[in-house]
Amino acid sequence: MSPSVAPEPEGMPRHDDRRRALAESALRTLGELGYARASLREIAQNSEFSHGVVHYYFRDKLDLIVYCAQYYESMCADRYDDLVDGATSAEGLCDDFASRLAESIAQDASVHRLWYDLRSQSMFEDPLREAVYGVDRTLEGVVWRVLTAYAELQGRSVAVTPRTAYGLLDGLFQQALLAHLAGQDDALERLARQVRGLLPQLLLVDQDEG
Amino acid sequence: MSPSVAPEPEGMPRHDDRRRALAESALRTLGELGYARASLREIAQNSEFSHGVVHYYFRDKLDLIVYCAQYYESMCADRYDDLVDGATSAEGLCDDFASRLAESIAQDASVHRLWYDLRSQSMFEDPLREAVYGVDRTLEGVVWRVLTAYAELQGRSVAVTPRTAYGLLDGLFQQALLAHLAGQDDALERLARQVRGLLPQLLLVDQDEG
DNA sequence: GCCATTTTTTGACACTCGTCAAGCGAATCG
DNA sequence: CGATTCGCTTGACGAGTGTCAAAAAATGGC
Repeated sequence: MSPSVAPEPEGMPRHDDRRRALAESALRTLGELGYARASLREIAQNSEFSHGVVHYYFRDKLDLIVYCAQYYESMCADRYDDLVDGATSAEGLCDDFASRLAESIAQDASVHRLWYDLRSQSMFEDPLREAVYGVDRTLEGVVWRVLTAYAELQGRSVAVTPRTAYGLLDGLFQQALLAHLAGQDDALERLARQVRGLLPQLLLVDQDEG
Repeated sequence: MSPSVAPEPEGMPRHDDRRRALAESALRTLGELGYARASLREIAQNSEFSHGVVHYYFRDKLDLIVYCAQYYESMCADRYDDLVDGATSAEGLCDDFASRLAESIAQDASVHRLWYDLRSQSMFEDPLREAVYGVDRTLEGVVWRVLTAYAELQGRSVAVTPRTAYGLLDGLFQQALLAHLAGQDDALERLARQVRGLLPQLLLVDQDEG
């Protein structure tokens, strides 16, 4: 009877609004300080609430962090769909994808470094593992959607698995993020160049080969 | 004089031995708990010393962490040189390299996850940035040495920059480490397969092309 | 064997953390 | 209008942290 914990559709819109608002504040603070040094007090202080309210909407700190990860996941889920839909040529899609990856670092570097922080934490804390896994698979899907669209525009097929494609791109992305945060100005254009060079390599040289 | 284990001939052999011993204990504890939850007391407890001794040999916690990073760096520096030296065929080198990367995860997963943890932390804490940068460039050099040897055995040349090669491989490695720690049994052989597929792609199709 | 120096232990300090209980204003409802 | 929940604030508790000073032990030269 008590619609307390998870009343998604109609139940308590207020409750979920607050959770989202807290998650946004938390993402800001976490992105600035990192997982290790972002306390609940600091998170609440950067919001319009006091520090006790967190335990009213979240069971504990990890519950909040996991919620933040899922919120971040929902942000990334369809971030590149417009690129795919509006693509006219393979080379154009490749360029746009490379550019937007770089833009994403320029605009949201803090959120991205938080993501890598949380993923590292998930190697030590089991409760985080599941949430991180979900984000990873979502991002893998995003990359895969771009890549298959790119392949189709080329009239060729993809030569690697979704996981491999994501792993390769993620490695370059993380490297670029690190360099960008270290103040290397050419980090972003280098990333774009790397991606433009990588994408063609991920396709089979001819349509009928295995 | 005292023929200690250390390669440091003069200066203060005792002092540096203790620093190394503490760094090894710290690496064990840090690899188990992560940067955020590994306290100096816990680190000292896993060593043969008490918790106060850390501040006798290190200025503060960050000083110890940085020293650990450099110690880790020295461990990795020539880890794959024997592969390069003993390689007879390109395909053999490729296979050996892929296998050893997988073995490295199987045997030293804790140290590797600590490395990714520290690298993430370096995006938030400036004092770590420099040390992480050094390790990154060292690993880049290790990868590059293998790759150029592989190219030479093929009679071809490398098509990517050292940075790109390292970024790509690191992405796959990190992904495999994450999957391995999550209990996916096929993570390591998948990594080996990915690497065997990637290396040939990093070479120019023909010797004289640009 | 004694003294000076180095090395190690111990205990404490100031601080921050997550968590929770108690209280309070406002809204809801019978 | 009074009672009762809800939303949120406040203040406190205990545990844990990095750091350091003082004591204690070990070391080495004379």
